[in-house]
Amino acid sequence: MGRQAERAASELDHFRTMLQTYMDRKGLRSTDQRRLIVETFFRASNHVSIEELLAQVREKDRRVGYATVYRTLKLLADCGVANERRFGDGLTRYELADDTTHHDHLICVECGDIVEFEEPRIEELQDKVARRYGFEVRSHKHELYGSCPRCLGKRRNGGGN
Amino acid sequence: MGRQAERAASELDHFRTMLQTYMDRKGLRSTDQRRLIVETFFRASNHVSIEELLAQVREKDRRVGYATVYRTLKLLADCGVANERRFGDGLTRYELADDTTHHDHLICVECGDIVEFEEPRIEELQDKVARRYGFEVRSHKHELYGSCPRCLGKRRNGGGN
DNA sequence: TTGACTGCAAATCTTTTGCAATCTT
DNA sequence: AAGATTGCAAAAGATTTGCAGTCAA
Repeated sequence: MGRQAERAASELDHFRTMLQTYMDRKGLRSTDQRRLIVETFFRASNHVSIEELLAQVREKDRRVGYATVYRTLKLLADCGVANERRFGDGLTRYELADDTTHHDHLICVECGDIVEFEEPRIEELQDKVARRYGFEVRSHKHELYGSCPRCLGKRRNGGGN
Repeated sequence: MGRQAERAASELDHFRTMLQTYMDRKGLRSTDQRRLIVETFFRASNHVSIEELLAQVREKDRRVGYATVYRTLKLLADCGVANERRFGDGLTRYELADDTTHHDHLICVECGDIVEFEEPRIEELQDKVARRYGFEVRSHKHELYGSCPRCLGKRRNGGGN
């Protein structure tokens, strides 16, 4: 079920307000599909792909189209509720744009599991590096690819390879 | 012309040997196109895209096909001579797999410039994080997105927006 | 001669877009 | 009623693949 399922309602309300404000300002409309997709996204595990989200959405309403999910997630990204992420498997994934926790990712190349981590000291060094090169950093991506403990364990016990 | 142009011949020879060994082992063949593409890649600026490389290759031989460049770069990646990298602009770029210098990237979101940086202390912290989560890290990606000094300067002097 | 390699075009795969019909406001 | 939204299908953009002809070993 992932971390997003555990988020406090108040936190989600903050995102709902952000979205609402943005839609009001732009004169956008609230439709059944949009509400369903957004709420499904809030309940989904973190780092959902469009495919995964569409599947979950269709459990509630089989008629929702691919493009609508794409457009709605773009909307969420535009208004700052979601972040697009690409982890090199050719798919775009989305996560809640939780600015309060700056996290990065550990990705298991065997089972595809994604774990988040935080390390403020890395962020500090990062800023120093940027300053050293005269860059003004807006965002960053820090991903560690390897094998998770579970897959390492399986390999040691189970198969010989 | 980028860093690759400045590399010592001996260093490139190392890569040529790696490739040769791999091809021998797999029974692969050395063709005009392959040699041309590989040598062009060695001379190209770092982080070339397929398109860019193909253009440079076609300056020497107009008949080389798209697919051959793709296949040859995949080959270079397979034998460990090149690394694939995706910086989020939808294109796959390739760089020499120089293990001796662990570098990461600063990417200007305005002009697309890519600068490499090294920061051993970040690498250390990274390893600690991985250990903390029981991961065995095989590779990583650390990218800082923002504005380069040149674009920052332009904005201050030139246009107001 | 064998079978790897090439160039082309067609196929994939993910994401985007045009459009007529349908909803929001 | 105006115009935003939807679902579909078609388009787009990057990469991969099938195939017949070509070439390396």
